[in-house]
Amino acid sequence: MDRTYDFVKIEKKWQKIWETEKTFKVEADTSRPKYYNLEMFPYPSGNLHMGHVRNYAIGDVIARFKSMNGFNVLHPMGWDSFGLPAENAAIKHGIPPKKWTLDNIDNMRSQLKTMGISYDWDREVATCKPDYYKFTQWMFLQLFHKGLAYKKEASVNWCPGCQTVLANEQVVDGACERCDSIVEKKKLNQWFFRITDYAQRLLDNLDNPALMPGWPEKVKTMQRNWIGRSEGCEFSLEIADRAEKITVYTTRPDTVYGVTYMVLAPEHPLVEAISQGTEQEEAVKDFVYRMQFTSDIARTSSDAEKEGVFTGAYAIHPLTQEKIPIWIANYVLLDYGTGAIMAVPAHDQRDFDFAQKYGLPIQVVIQGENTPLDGNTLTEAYTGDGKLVHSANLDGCSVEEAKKKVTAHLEELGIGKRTVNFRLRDWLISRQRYWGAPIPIVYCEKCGIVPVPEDQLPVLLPESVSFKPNGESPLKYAEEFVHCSCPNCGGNASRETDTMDTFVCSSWYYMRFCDAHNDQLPFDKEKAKYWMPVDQYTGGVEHAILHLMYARFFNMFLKDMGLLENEEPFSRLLTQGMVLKDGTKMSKSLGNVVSPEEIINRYGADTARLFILFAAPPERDLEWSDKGVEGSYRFLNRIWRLVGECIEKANAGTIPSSLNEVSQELHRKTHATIKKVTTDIQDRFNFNTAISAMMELTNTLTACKDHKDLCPEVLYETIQSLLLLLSPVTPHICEELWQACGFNGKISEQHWPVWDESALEQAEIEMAVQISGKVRDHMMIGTHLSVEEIQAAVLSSEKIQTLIEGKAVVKVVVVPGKLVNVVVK
RNA sequence: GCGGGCGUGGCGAAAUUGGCAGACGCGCUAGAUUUAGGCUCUAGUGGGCACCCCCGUGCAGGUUCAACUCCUGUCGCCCGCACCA
Repeated sequence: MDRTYDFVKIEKKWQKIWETEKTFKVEADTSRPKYYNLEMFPYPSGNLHMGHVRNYAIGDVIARFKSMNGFNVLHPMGWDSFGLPAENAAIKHGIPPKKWTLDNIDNMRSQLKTMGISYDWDREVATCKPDYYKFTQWMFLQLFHKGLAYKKEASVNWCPGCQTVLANEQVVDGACERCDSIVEKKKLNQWFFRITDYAQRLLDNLDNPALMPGWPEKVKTMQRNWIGRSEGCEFSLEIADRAEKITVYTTRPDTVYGVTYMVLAPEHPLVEAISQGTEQEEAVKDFVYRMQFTSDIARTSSDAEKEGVFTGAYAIHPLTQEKIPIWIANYVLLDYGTGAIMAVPAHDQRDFDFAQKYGLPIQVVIQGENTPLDGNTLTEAYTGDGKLVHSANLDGCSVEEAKKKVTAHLEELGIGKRTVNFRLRDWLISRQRYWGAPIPIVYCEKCGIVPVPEDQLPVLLPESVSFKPNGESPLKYAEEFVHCSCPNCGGNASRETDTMDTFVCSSWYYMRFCDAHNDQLPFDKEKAKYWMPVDQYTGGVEHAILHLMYARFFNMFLKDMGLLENEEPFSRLLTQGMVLKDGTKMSKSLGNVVSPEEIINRYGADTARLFILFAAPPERDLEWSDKGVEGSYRFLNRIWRLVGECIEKANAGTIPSSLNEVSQELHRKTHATIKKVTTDIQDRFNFNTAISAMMELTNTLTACKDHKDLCPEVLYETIQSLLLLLSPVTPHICEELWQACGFNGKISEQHWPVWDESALEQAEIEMAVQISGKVRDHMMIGTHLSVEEIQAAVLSSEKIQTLIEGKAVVKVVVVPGKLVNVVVK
């Protein structure tokens, strides 16, 4: 065996062996339990960053651990390879998006391979390749046929930087999540997926422990908030001297007697009609016009000043028949609820602010327990519980009672009904971009919107296109792409030139891995039945809403189609923390980026993996430390030397039943370590404490390795166990040492070690002795002793006798194996 | 404003069911080896103190024989959502 740890040679050697022997290739095998372990696939930006290294190191430990524990592990990798950066490269540097993307994939694949991750590379997919996007288009068609993909004219988010529309989820603080341009509103005819049909199911499953047992509460909460379910009541009001009616939505029907005005969104279709001919007509027009040019952030941020204008029209209160003025205001949104509200300033802060500003009356209808409220002196809306007042026959009711009674009454009158509202909107999937999967739709002069027949898929992206410097999609100008014949009538037709949001592509890739080369179907039903759902999914929390909700929607839809049996795609989710340097996220602009390539070249992949897993638990942010990396490198060097020194003295064979003290201690420590590492990885994913336990075992081994009485069989057992335990974390060095020790086969194909509970038993154990809760002594106590015997042993000890002299023993608490507390007075 | 999370040495962290706070690592100190440096090895390392001992998990209380852990209040930081009626 080499004296020095030559990681370059070792890592290359084993990466080649794993590749040529296809060590990690798997097939569905119903006779074996499966484990589908997946890490979020990367966008091929060109280079691996530390976040990737962390993500894939975590995933690889889980995959290797499960594999050694007898599972048939599916661990695939692919590329989320459509998207705007490729197109920007084309505009800026004239490199075709396809070439740019595939080159990046090649580079990142080879970088990934230097990490030594246990992927089944035969299942690799890239979403930008026709054999993949053919089925992304197929998915679109299925949704279309079920009425879940539809086109509508809508006011949508337009990013002037990216020259495309965006989904609601891609707008962050009124700006494009990708390029930070301020998002504008545009009325466009766009394709949507009807994800709102699944809102209730997406919500309910979050609380079903059988479906999503291993999801962090944080992510589930974020999804709940995004779906935003609220229960309330919808009812209509007549407009004085007009035929039209206004429908409002409220979650507080109990406060209906407190309504003092109404508000419509400025874009509400009734605004123009009801203000026409009134003296307010001009003011309304001005306000509506101004709102058109007010950006969404300005309008919807909570610190925005509320403003509005009276329409000149009145509604009739359905219960009191009073006339109530109708206003329009910036704080009411057209696309939530009905775009119109009943305003109850006494019990809603927004209405209160507005009423104060415009001098509208405030009528209290809920009285809290203590101080009587008065609309004239109120300083903020009262939103608490209480009894109804000033509400006709409802007076004295509780809020809950009143909600039910009012809703029932409005239902009886035939003007209202109980309703549920969601904040979730349908998913806008059209993108006016080139580098994406074309939407498989044709517009025919005679037949209208015609889906491309399945047997004509894929609709290929044309490659010879020219990119416009203004960022407009070149697809619109690709004549040979746009012009086509109608699949229905054969007449003149043109293709849809929008492509799909890349989140569509990534919503089903985990299914494709089950059967990556199927050219007839996205995947074989039986294969998916075996592999799905993903047992463990690991990735960044930035996907908590977008990707993870879209993917859940796709999975449900495919289940409803009968292609899948699992209701949810991901049973367990691990959201790993960020990798920081100097307390902040690594970024080029800050110049604090540490390149994985450099670290791997300098210390090897095993060191990089070890450090990143040891430095922090996976969910937490990790502070990068160059010194810490060196520490990890030192540890591997130590293991290398230690195994080299010890293996000569070690001997295979049965461990004698009676062992001398030093051998007994090492034997016990070895089994305690197996137990600790196994439970830390299996139950908690706490790789950091698992690694620290292995370091402790290494320390123990170092201390006793040269002892003349050390039993060679115990030494053998320790070395073998240590290598097995360490192998998921640092696979290369462990393979090499395993082979150098002359052990059988490859370490990646061995069984995980099992601890022997009886080896953990000790004749006596050190217990802490407390006097009134303060530790005063430590005593070796036989583990076979009863509570009474322990108590007697402690009280008769000389030291304790001296310490409690002159005091009365009130009580003695014995926690076997841990401590004894003598309470004195 | 609402929701989720966090707060422990000089630093990254550990303490899994209420049971010895600081495992493991980094850094630091001293020593051994070495011509020297590096590597490696040994010992030490929360604060105060010569010692006994005292103090110590953001802060203030509480429950308990015993609290980083449970309860009440409070401060600070991070993340998500945010005029959603």
